[in-house]
Amino acid sequence: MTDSLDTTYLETLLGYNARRTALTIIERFMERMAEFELSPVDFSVLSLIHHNPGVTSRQLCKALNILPPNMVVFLKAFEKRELVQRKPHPTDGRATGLSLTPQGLTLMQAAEQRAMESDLSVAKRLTSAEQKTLVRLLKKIYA
Amino acid sequence: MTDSLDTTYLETLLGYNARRTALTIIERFMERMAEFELSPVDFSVLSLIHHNPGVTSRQLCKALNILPPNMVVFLKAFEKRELVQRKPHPTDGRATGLSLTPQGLTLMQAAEQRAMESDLSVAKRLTSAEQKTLVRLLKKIYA
DNA sequence: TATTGTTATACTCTATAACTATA
DNA sequence: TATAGTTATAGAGTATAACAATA
Repeated sequence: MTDSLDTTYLETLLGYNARRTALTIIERFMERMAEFELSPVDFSVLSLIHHNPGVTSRQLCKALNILPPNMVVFLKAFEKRELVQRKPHPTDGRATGLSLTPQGLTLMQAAEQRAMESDLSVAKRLTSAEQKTLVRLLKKIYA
Repeated sequence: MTDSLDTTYLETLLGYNARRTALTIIERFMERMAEFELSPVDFSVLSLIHHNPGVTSRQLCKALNILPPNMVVFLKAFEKRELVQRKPHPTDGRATGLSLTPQGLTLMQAAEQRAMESDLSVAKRLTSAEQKTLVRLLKKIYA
């Protein structure tokens, strides 16, 4: 039985190529990030907290397209791991400001370094110029 | 409360950009394909059957990175909708050859046309040359 | 009246174990 | 023994409804 299928039509579609690429990159990312026990979404949330200390849960939801009830679960897990701490919001009594704990900061500094290495590894068949072009074209679609 | 977060770090990452792009494209695809009641995965499976009549379930699984137990569910639904038919495999008694029914063929001809329109719509801010470049660079990563 | 954060829950997608029949 | 297809089920990920506290 031959295993080679004709996939030429699917390969002309932007969505097919974008999804396969995203899945490939995410797979590599998860392998390299396993040591830190961070999923891609975990990493995104913690990275935004890292670079936006005092951010609220609702802001994270909007930026990452995550629904509030699901964000609660992530934040609870981060608190339990002592990566994130909550402080009362200075002006809004309903909200809480989120920031990394010292352990969280240490972890994220290492994780962000690892994320960049993962990018380099996955895109090593692209020249530096091609990588820049790729990111520019991707942003033109979703941003 | 300001809603604008600093996402500059995340936006340097290939995985973040690829995932956001894939989600954007898939969202548009689902809107435009709703009339046919086809999810992106439904479409991929049916399109491969369309262009590879006689293909087996296992071949589809390998080509699309879908696990066999999950493929069973898809194929059952397609049979119930009378889009796909099974025939005994000519040489392997364990396998079954899959092909589109006449209704399935009619549906997929329209759906593939619609998929190309969805691509044009989602990538309309890219020149034709940029689209080709984008697909070429994406393939370099996952293929 | 609207918004933040939360609980409980449902639904979809994906993954694992184990079976049958054929090779 | 290995593979194709299948069943049942478990686990993520994502979705909706409804609530208390605050704006």
